[in-house]
Amino acid sequence: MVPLLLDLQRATHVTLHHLTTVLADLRLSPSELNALANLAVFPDGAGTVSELGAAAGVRPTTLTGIVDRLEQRDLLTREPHARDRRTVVLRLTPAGTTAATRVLDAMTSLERRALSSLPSSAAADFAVVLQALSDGAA
Amino acid sequence: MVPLLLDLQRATHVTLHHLTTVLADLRLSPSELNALANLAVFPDGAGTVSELGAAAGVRPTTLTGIVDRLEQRDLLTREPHARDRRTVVLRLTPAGTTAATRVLDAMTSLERRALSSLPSSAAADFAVVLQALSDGAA
DNA sequence: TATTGTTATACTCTATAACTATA
DNA sequence: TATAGTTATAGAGTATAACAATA
Repeated sequence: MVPLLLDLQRATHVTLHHLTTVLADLRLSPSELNALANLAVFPDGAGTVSELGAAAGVRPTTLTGIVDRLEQRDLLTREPHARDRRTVVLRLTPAGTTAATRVLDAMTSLERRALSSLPSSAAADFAVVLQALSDGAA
Repeated sequence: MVPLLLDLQRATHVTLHHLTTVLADLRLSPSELNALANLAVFPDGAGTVSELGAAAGVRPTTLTGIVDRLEQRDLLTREPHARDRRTVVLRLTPAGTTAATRVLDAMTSLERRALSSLPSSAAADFAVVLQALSDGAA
């Protein structure tokens, strides 16, 4: 019996490789794609480093380098937070929004293709199990 | 609407971090845990580099370093293949089998906990979607 | 000619611990 | 004292291209 977590890890590797191939012209690493896409689903395409870390499952120390590169390429900006000066707000630039939209489109395109032959409830059920696994590991 | 792939990536990060924490005394990286566990579910705890790469969703070039370390720590051996001398057979040692068993146990333990409040069909349905996503990305 | 696995190189990801600034 | 984020360091993961051995 193969643990689900091994299937989970394989699926993550394979789908990330697919995305970087499809979006090769963006010249973004898997983690950079992930950060852009996560930021894009935040209200106004903006959120704090902590929030992005929680969404991506990545520690702030890892995000610093990723954010550095995205900032250098003008895909996002670092802004001061209105009420807490310790906090950094990351915000997609127009160019970042354009890139992130392509990432999200590539993701949903792959998902639609994969789910096309499955019951319409599959996606929601799948998300529930993912959440349960994340919660169980917390 | 958040793409499933973002949830997938977060769940992978979070569960891998959980496993490395729970199994900290093994002193194994996430990819080493993954390789050991995948090898453990092969017949006789043995398979070729290509087979392990296919199971883990990792390229042979990446496996070389991982296998090097596991071999140095006597958790697996590299053997010649009986009929194809280009091929390398990886085989868990007794110590590797012991470690891999702990990895598999930690994985199934987390899965049971996560799935305990969900319908009994959830695990199988989940695996089907993971497979569909992997196939769709191939 | 094609395939299996390794090597070389360069870059990215990650954990840990220490640090700054702010709360 | 605690928290948000960064820096420093060292090790691990990854892609690409080139390579040796074998098929």
